[in-house]
Amino acid sequence: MAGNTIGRVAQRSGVGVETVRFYQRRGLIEEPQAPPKGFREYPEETIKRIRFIRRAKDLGFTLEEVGGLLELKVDPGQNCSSVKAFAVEKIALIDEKIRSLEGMRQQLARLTEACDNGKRTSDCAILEALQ
Amino acid sequence: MAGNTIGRVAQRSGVGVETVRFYQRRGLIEEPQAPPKGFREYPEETIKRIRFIRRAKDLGFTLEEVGGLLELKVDPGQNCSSVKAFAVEKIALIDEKIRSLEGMRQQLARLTEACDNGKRTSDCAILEALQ
DNA sequence: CTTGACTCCGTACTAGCGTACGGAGTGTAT
DNA sequence: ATACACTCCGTACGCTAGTACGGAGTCAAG
Repeated sequence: MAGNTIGRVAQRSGVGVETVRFYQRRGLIEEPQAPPKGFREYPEETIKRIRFIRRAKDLGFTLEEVGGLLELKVDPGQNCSSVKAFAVEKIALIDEKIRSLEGMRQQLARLTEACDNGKRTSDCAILEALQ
Repeated sequence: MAGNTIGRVAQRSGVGVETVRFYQRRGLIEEPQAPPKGFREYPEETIKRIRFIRRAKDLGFTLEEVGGLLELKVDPGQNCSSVKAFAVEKIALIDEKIRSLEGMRQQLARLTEACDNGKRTSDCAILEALQ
């Protein structure tokens, strides 16, 4: 097997075989038509595409959003501004998540400060605050 | 029906009926034994407990962790330090999430800066960076 | 020519947190 | 007494991003 079988594709792009299949089912990568007998062979393109998916995912894009990105990429009529808009929106979402986490953090921090280790749980400031 | 039926409990604690049942199944609240005929009645305690669960959940605890908190609360042999330890650990987790989000944010911000709206997607800095 | 590794394919399962459905029984207001 | 709302109960489904399984076919090496 000279070419890229699914296993090789998986290995070279740093994911599992099942993940490659999964991306196919999701329509994120194309599945080469099955030969009448034998194993599928994947073009180099597929490996690049999977790497792209991974990187975008690491930046916080969902697979669905990655699908959108991928389409923009292919469509020659589009220009960069759609991509940028996508990213800007994502930044706003991330900011929101961060704010929410910071809120939690602050509350928890205040509670632990109020918490005197010696007390019994019946007097625990944390539990009382939740009450 | 003078007492708290499941619907009233749900309403008063700000969740859906199905959620109350779900918490029962998860063992987070006790289910009053079913009368031979008719509807269950819930003690006030249950409503407090659900509110506790909600608040803890809003602070980022999973339901499983809430279960732990609830047990600590009941166990008279425990003291406040177990609860505090729980909270401290949670804070560390939250910090980690925040850091990771900030990393993403920074990368995306840099990409959008590099992105010139006029360019075609074939030259898009964002897409290239993912490539 | 046999062995072992890999592929094919569909389906089911994971975590976390609920939500929805359907048919039968029950409570209450008019 | 009848309509309508509510409860009971089990089971199935929703999301996201995969992971696991199992039997049959195929490929490459010794």
